[in-house]
Amino acid sequence: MRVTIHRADPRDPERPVYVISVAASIVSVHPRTLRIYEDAGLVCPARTPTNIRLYSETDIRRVMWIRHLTQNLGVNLAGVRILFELEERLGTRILERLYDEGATAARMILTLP
Amino acid sequence: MRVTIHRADPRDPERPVYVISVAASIVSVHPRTLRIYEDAGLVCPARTPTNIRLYSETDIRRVMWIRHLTQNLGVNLAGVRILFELEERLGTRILERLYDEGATAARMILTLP
DNA sequence: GAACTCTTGACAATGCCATTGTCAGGTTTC
DNA sequence: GAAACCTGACAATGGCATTGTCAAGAGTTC
Repeated sequence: MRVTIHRADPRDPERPVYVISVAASIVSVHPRTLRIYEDAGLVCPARTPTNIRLYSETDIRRVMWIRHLTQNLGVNLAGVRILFELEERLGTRILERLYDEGATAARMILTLP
Repeated sequence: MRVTIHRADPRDPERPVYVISVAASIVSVHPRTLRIYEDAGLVCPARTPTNIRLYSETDIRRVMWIRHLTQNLGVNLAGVRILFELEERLGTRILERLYDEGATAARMILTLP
């Protein structure tokens, strides 16, 4: 069996490391919610050969974006999907522009030096 | 009193012509809904000197976009707002890219030669 | 092997949102 | 003066987001 191996950099943000319960606690969300995001095609955590979800740092940040868009800006999951697709299609960091509007509270939380 | 006058081209798409009941019937929506869109800052119809809403062709198309996004793609008003702001900020026809995904029915309705 | 956590699938409660609809009191238009 | 507009309020409907739980099975750890 062929499995993607991340041997080089232990801090590779793409490296799948967090099991669902850990990922959920990191982003302060119910595990159920993470599964819903996955069913909606918004996050695609890796799986162990035995089918257990493993979230990478990138996955975590993606979930944080979903939380920001839904909780702070009031966008629903359909809207998040569109924004993600748009960002991918344009190849631009569209979402970062959203920080320039309104969400001061979220900015304090998410924008780190 | 100073009022914007559209004397030259009677078919200027920016020209405010439709009263709310007419605009509502054009886009098959309750007048109440149009007022809600306006309160949400999604459409800004002109007003007569006596405060009566007048929708232009551009306003109508904007409302059609809102309907497409909400009814066909399931985006809520907060999501529509973000998309509009993004489009304005990027100066690109972002929304047209959304046509390349899924919404065949809406394409038949909205895409005219 | 016992205890724990994960898997999927289902069901439910909660609260919020979008839309339509109506009513009241007042103004504009014809 | 009748009809359509204005604002503001209130309500009913259905749908979505989130949390939560339960069941039956599989993986992990000691």
